[in-house]
Amino acid sequence: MGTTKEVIKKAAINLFYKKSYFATAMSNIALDSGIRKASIYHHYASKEDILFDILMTTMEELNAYIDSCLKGVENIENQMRAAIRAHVKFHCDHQKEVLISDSELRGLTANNFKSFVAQRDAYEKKFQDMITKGMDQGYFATGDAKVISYAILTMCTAVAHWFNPRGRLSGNQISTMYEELVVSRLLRESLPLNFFETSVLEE
Amino acid sequence: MGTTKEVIKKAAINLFYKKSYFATAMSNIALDSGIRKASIYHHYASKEDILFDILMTTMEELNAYIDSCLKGVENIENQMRAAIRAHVKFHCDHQKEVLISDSELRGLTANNFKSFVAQRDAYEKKFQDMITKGMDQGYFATGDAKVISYAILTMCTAVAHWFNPRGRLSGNQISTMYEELVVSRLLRESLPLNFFETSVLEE
DNA sequence: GTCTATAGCGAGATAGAC
DNA sequence: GTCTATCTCGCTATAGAC
Repeated sequence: MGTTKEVIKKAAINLFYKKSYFATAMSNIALDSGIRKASIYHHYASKEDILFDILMTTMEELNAYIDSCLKGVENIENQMRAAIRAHVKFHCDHQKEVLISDSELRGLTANNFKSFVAQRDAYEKKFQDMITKGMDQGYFATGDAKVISYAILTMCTAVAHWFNPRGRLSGNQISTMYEELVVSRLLRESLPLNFFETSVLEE
Repeated sequence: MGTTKEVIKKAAINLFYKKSYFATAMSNIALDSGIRKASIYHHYASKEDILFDILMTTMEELNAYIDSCLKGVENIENQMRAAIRAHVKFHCDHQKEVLISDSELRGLTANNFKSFVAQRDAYEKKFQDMITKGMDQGYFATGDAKVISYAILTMCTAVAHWFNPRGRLSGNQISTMYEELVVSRLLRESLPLNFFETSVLEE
């Protein structure tokens, strides 16, 4: 069950996920936590403080998780494989938290928003650097590294939108599928990705 | 400028996008529309009614747009190209509306939710049918059609998250890039997509 | 550390004049 | 069709007893 603070946090995660942050009242969180709403303020300074706690710890855990998964992995293809695998797995295992991270940032005031975005940017940079490096070293097909990294990251993040923990496929199975899907597309022997320069543009 | 109802709708789209649905007050919408909040109720029965109007017309326009883009297109590769292109283009051109469609469904009561999801399911079925057909007819690499269709659709939808109308790339340029990215991956001569059956599963 | 009670405010929606 | 005025409600947060 955990400490009272953990119980409150867990209740908030479920409610923010189900009803959204702004539609969730402190009284809802209190009810699901088995306490009165005034008691929440002993553990958290405000409603936003709960949201910030959820968002920051999720982002920190994600950064720590991918670092641990990349530790000791040597060549760039295997690094990319490990990174995609870690990203998808984490998004299946922390589905509610990452969906909140995706849609409730508008609930943060300026300073908290900055802190969160700094963590998120550091995370995304790891992918962009990996892709750029793979292209520069000739292991990946060349192309617009920014767009490619957006395409890959958003596709993998979106797994959290449709993944069903009680469904046909496990998180490990899906992460295996995405790992192959992304890496097989990026590898040099596949078609070039720099289609853009050779396309007929309409405008 | 349009009718008062259109002005209200446009103000609501901007606010729901910027602040979220639940964080937006009728007084905010009224202020941005240049009227008093009571006047809104002459045009809309409730706040949810505004949200529902935005969501439904967006989904209907999306369905109509893709149908018009697919009209007369014959072979499956070109259909897939046209569909991806249409989807990405629409998500660049109606960025705010589709982001609201992605994150504010929890603001709908049961019946309105059902109506919206019916439209959305009809839309997504077009992609799934196209992918299944392409696989069955041997034009696309085989694989888990459901997961592939999720991967493709979510990747293309997410363009709305990062597209910048005043940025380096136009909507047409991005839709060209995604068209190539998806279709070149699906085509038969590329690597097989049924990696799943041949993977070593951990569980 | 949790409670009851409540302050202080702003929300969605309605009534009825013009 | 828009206005002013207001109803009713529930919100975040605080005070202070235990």
